[in-house]
Formats: sequence, structure tokens, C-alpha cells
Amino acid sequence: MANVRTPRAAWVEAALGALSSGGPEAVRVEALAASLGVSKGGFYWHFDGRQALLDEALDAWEKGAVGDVIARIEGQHGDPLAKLQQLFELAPSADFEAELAVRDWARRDSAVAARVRQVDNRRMDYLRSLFSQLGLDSEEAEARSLLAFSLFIGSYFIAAEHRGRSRREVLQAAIDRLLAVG
Amino acid sequence: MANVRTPRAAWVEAALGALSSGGPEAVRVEALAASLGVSKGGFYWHFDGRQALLDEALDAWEKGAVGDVIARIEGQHGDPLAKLQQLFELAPSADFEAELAVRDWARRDSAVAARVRQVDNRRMDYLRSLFSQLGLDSEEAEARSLLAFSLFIGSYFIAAEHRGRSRREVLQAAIDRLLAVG
Amino acid sequence: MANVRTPRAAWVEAALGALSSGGPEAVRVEALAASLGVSKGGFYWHFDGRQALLDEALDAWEKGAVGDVIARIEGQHGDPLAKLQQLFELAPSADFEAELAVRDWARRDSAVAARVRQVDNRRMDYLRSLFSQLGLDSEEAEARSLLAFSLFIGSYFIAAEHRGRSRREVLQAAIDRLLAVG
Amino acid sequence: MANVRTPRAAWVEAALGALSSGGPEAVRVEALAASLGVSKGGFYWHFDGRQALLDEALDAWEKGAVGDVIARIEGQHGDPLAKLQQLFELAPSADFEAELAVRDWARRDSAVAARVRQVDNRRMDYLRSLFSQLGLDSEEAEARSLLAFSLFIGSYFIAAEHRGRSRREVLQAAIDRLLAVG
DNA sequence: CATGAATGAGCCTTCATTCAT
DNA sequence: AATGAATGAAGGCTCATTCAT
Repeated sequence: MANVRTPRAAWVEAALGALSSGGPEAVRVEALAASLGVSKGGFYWHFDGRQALLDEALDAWEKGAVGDVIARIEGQHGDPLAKLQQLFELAPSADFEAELAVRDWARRDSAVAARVRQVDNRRMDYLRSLFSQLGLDSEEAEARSLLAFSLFIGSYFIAAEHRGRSRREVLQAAIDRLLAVG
Repeated sequence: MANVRTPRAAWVEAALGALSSGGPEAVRVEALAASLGVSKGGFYWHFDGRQALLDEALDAWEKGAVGDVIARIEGQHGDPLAKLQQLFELAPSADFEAELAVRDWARRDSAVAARVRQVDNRRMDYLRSLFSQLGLDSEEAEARSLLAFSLFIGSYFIAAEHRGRSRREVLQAAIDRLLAVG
Repeated sequence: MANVRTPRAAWVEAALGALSSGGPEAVRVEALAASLGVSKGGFYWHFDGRQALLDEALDAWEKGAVGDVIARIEGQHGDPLAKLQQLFELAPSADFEAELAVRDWARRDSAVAARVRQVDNRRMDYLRSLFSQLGLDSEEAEARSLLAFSLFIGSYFIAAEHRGRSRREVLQAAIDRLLAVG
Repeated sequence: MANVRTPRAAWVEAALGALSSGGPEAVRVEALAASLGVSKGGFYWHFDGRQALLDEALDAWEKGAVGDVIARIEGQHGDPLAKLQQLFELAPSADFEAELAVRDWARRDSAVAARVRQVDNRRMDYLRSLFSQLGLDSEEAEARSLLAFSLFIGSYFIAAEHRGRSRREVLQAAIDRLLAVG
């Protein structure tokens, strides 16, 4: 199904995969052509060049990165606490490889940084609104939102072990603290 | 000052700089030579090759990454709470560019990942011990340690704005919550 | 004519030429590209690398080295003596530059040595069979075959002058002795 | 003993060794310095450059190549036939690696070729004189001399096997034929 | 649409050579 | 006499890009 898409889409998909696993430098026309089983010459019929492909890969990431999770949660009804719980449950299902790769890329490319900022803002907006609905004041909501977001990112970037506990356990304990009210 | 060091050290320093700002791919013998104002050929007098330089840059990062901050804090006396406060104050002074670059590099290179794991473990050990001295139970200490560490990393990787507040303010509020006891 | 061949064949041909006149070290991608009037980058479209080209050059030599002469002689009918005579007449037409270069190369590369051994064995087989057909016993045939073969190789490697005689004359006299029966 | 010689001589000796096993391209200042355990910089105190070293290595080869064997044979008394026999016995003791390497080098460097020609002429002169003393006429002596010399060279360059016989056996049989009179 | 083929820039590495000490 | 250090010229290889078909 995935490969039946238009060849254009296949290039973007492959690019996103390479970006996820190897960063922007790994998005090499030659390597992608090989992985797609086509000649690299044809690439230039679909795209203006390597940069154009990177741009589209970033578009594709942005499209999938935020909307999906938020939409799914808002699609159901529930109180804010339940929604926050769900958010923490759904988050790990996102493509974190791409997430981290893009975030790293952003440090070296200001255009990418701007795109990431938009995405981050949408996410923080959503976290902020949920924490606020929990009855927390604005300062408290902001602090917890940053903590929550950091936990998403950090828990994937941090390599430490937890002394007999699993990362999952420790994460859950941390989340419990973040959601505690009163 | 920087260039008065031994030429060998100058290469490592330059490599660490390139690593910080552009990732391992940016550590190019040719580019570093140009930036140091020397010929690239001479590089091979000091190092066995590009990989050897990357290794040493990683060593240099590891050396500076953990020891310094912990040593400085432990050098003074104070209660655990004061030490934690200091830790959060000193952290931003570390070379976060290198920190993030190495962390990203680790995702693609398992040898690097192993080194980062060691560093992370040492840091988590220290956080854990401080939180424990605060009288928190082991689960609580672990959760807060992960939150604290995530905050370090995440606050540098997250690009969102804070609705009229500064990142510094929000960070401080988050830290206050992490340190609250009772 | 030479360049009308496929570009791949042109590379091999050029490589064989360089090998002949300068040994394997002279088979330099860059130099061959220049001599072919093409860019060196394109080389890697046709070959996996320098070693692959050397391999093919050796193949090309092996193909041309033995088969041709033997086939031509066996194509005609004649008694063994006539065939031996022809053999000595045709030999110098072979590409002796390549012959000697490969033989020297073999001293430093065991894979090449194995190939040369095959070729030498095929040649000795043929010499042996012709001398046997002359009615010589097996020991005699073997000794004369080695002498004949040595004469081929040695007469191209030996630089001495012949006191007023031409190399050709002296060679012919030597051959006459080798072929003398009874 | 060998290494106690003057450092200059040590360089030449090492160069001759490298020449023997890898051809002139293997005579690399850097590699020799490493094998001698000295710095390559010092090389230029003793020699004008790489070419000068090659020249001296060739001198050293020339000195040892001919004189020794002939002198040893002439030092004893004996009839020409005995001397020829001895010649064939002593030949394999010579440094054939160097012999072949130099001979190959000569094909690419006319100065070397000239030196080899001198050496070859001295050897052919000696062979010629011995065969003449055997009572052979001039043409016969010349032909046998070329055959004998070819056999020296060829038997080291030819890689063929001998159908159950050893190379030594076949060589001896060939030599017997060369020496047969009447 | 896509391939085969080629270009050229850029990178890593080797090595003869030079030079201050 | 010899070392440490550096230079610069090659040379191998990769890869984005181009182009004729």
C-alpha cells in the first residue's frame, strides 16, 4: 500500500525515513534511489533538488506530528484529566525517531527551527489549555506544561538506567506527579 | 589563549566546536584545517585519522560534561536543597550545544550511545542522591530526578514560546515545583 | 577504433596499457581518466573501484594471453615440429609488455600469482604435448619445455648484447637447438 | 651486525629490501624510517632525496649481483665444465628477489635499464667464455649462453607445475642438456 | 517518466619534502 | 645528526546534479 502511492510520495516517505534514522545528512538522493530501486536521475523529474525533498519531508513530518494525537484525543469526550492521561499514553506511539531527528536538525537550520517552533507552540497551547481546565493558575499551568513537554523529549533522549526500575515505571510516576492536583 | 595550547589540543577544540554546531558530519579535517589556518596534511601527524579525532572530541566532552559541575557544587558545603538550586543555576553554563550534539550523535552511533549512557548515569546518580537527602522516598526521588534531567535537556530542545513569560521564569517555576517538599 | 568501444572497455584497455608500461601502481583512476579525456568521477559508474578495474585488466590479459596463439596454431594442420616453429614465430607478436608486467605483479600479489600459474600451466601443457609428439621421452620433453618457456620470458627480460649478432639471430639459433631431434 | 653499520648503510640496506619485495614504489622514505625506527626527517641529512636512495640501492645491488658469484668460481681451479656446473649451483643462492625486482624496474626506467645491461653483459661474457672453452663454436656458445641465462631468469618467473616432477629436477635435466657436448 | 552515463566539487588519506630546533 | 612538525601535491571515493535518449 505504502509503495503504491505516487512515486513522488514514495521519495518523500523514504526521505522521512532516512531523516529519522540518520539526520538530514542521511537524506542522500543516491541512497534513497537505491532503497527505492529506481535510478537517481529520475529524482529530478519530481523535485527541484535535494533541498526541495528535505522541505517536503519536513512538511510531511509537521503534518503528522501534531494534528493526529490532538485530534484523536479531542475526538472523544472526557474530562481534562482523562485527556492528559490519554495524551501521555498516546505520545510514545508517535514517530519519535523523526521527532528527535527534526529537533536536532532545527539546531542547525533556522528555517527548520521556525517550523519546529510552530509545532511546539501548538503542543504547548494544548497542554496549557488542559492544565488550565484542571483549575491550575496560569503560572502553574505553564510550569507543568513545560515539565510535561520536557518529559516527552527528555525521556527519549536520556540514556540513564533506573536502578532496578523500568523507564516506563519511572515515567509513570513522574507523570502522576505532574497531574496531581490539590 | 585558545591557540596557544598545543596544536593537538587546538584540533580537538576545533573538532568539539564543529561537533557542537554541526554534528559529527561537520567535523571535517579539511574545514578544521582551514579554520585553524594550517594545512590539512599536518593533521595526520597528530591523529590517526578523522575517527581518532572524533573519539578524542568525545573524550573531551565527557571529561568536561559531568565532573566540573558536580565537583564545583560538592566543593562548597550546603544542604541538599541548596545544592539542587545551585545545580539548576550552573547547568545552563555548561556547553549545551555540545551536549545536544553528542546526544543526537549517540542516536546513530552505539559506541557514542554507550558513553552518553555513562555520563547520564553519573548525573542521575547525583540527582538521585540529592533528592534522597531531601527525605524523599526512592520512587519519588527517581521520578523527580527524571523530571529534572528532562527539564535540562528539554528546555534546550523545546522551541515553544511562553505567552508573555520568559523561558527563564517558566523554568524557575518548574524547578520550584520539582524541589517542593512536603 | 579503440575509443568506439564501450566506455567500460575503454577503461579496461587503458588500464591494461598502464599496467603494461608502469605496473599496477600506474593504474591510477585519475591518470586514466585524463588519458581517456573523461572525468574521473564517471569511472565509478562503471566499476566498483580501482581494484575492480585491476581485476578486469587481469581478466583481459588472461583471456588474450594464451588462447589466441594456441588456437591460431592448432587451427592449421601441420606436424608438431612445424607447430613449434610457428609457436616461436608467433610468440613475439603477443603483448609482451603486459606479459612481463603481470608476471612481475604476481610476485607481490598472490591472487595474481594464482592466475599466472594457470596461464603458465596451460602453456607448459601445450609445449609438453608438442615436444612429446616429437618423440621425446617425458623427461626430455619436460626439460625442453622449461627451456623453451624460459627463452620466451628471459629473452625479453635479458638486456645483454650479443657481440655483433642480433638478438633475433641468437634466439633462432637457440630455438634450433631446442627443436633438434636425434 | 647489519644494523651496526653506519646509519647511511642501514637506509640503503632497507631500501634494497623494500625494492626486492615491493619494487621501486615500495621504497618509501616514510615506511623505511618506520622499519628502521628513526624519524623520516633525518633521512634528508644522509641523502639528497628519495631518488638518491634508489640510486644507491641500485649501486648496492650491482655490486653484489655479479662479482661475487664469478669471483667465487674463478677463485677455485677447475675445468670449464666444472665451472659451469658450479655456476648453476651457486646461482640460486643469489638474491633473486632483488634480481627480479631490478629487472622489472629496468623496464620502466632507462637509467636502470642501462645498469642492468652492463650487469647482463658481464654475465653473458662469462657464460660465453666458459662455453667457448668447452670447445663450442661461437654461434653455439652464444645460443647456449642465452638459453642458460634465460633459464636462470625464467625458472624464477615461471609459475607452472611439472606433472609430478619437482622444479629442481626439471631444471637439472635442462642444465644437463645445455652442458652436453658432442 | 525514467534510465544510463557523465561531470565536478569536496573529502579523507598518503607521502616526499622542508625546516626550526 | 636527528626529531617533531608542517606543507602541498596527489590520488581514491562519494554524491548532487545534469542531460541525452
